[in-house]
Amino acid sequence: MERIIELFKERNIRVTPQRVGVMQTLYPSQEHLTVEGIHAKVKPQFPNISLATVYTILELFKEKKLVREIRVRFDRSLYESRVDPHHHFHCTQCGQTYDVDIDLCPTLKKQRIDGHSINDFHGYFYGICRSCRKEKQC
Amino acid sequence: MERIIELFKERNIRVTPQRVGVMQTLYPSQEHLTVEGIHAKVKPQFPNISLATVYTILELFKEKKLVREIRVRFDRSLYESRVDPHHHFHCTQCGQTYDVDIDLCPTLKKQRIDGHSINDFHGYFYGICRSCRKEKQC
DNA sequence: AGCTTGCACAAGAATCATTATCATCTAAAA
DNA sequence: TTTTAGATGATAATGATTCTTGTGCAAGCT
Repeated sequence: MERIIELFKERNIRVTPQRVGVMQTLYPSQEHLTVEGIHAKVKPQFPNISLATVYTILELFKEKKLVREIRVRFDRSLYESRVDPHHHFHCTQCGQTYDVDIDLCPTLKKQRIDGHSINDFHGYFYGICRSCRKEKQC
Repeated sequence: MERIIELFKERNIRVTPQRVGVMQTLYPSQEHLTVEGIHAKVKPQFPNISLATVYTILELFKEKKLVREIRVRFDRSLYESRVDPHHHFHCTQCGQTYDVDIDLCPTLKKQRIDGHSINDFHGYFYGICRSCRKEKQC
């Protein structure tokens, strides 16, 4: 809570209860949440909060590098508060998303590829997750 | 044309003029097209073709591994006929998408990460493309 | 070449994520 | 406290994608 307000101030983000509430759903957990999911999580605390507000807040957080939007799923975005470089695995069976902490070696260090200047890189892995694989064996 | 019919037969895809038309917009070019774009391209040849039909056909092609859907842009999907492993660069300025033929080394060869079994991997790069960089310097 | 049959297509409606609008309200600087 | 730029909530709008259904056609079989 204190930490969140600190993060806002550092970035010149006006502190409002709704923004703190949204940030609390993502930080410091390492969950990946949909906008719907975030909305549902803050609803008990702010029964009137609008879905549009959640979208607006997330857009702001994204600009200020407080959260990252990931598009490992084709049908909707997920949000997470981990903003350091890492990648994602998406289970095509259960739909769960996992962090992937692998250094995709030399490429990441490059500033240029084919003359394009790289600002960001994101790797998406698809397959069957460990817990779905276990279930199958039963 | 002949090649496309061959590809269909190999995969037990019933040959229809619309399917051939859609495939011709993507093969053997290396363009990345939106569904709208594909629809616009086949329209002259099939003035009555429905957008829903294009979606259905692309879904089939994807299942049969004739095309790949890429989600380098968050707002809509792109389709391409290159199905061999490669990655994509998206220019955040002009919106253009480029192929990236880089081997993201050891990772790709792995079958497993953190116990998850990997079927597919896709790297997305974001930044300013070479032609946008040139323009800036003028 | 003419049946037959299951699948494909067109048209349009429906759905669902996301964005825009705007009137009201509030955080925080003076 | 007052002021005011900016934030929120309600709701409409947008735009991509999916669903539905009646009609039409590909291709295997006579």
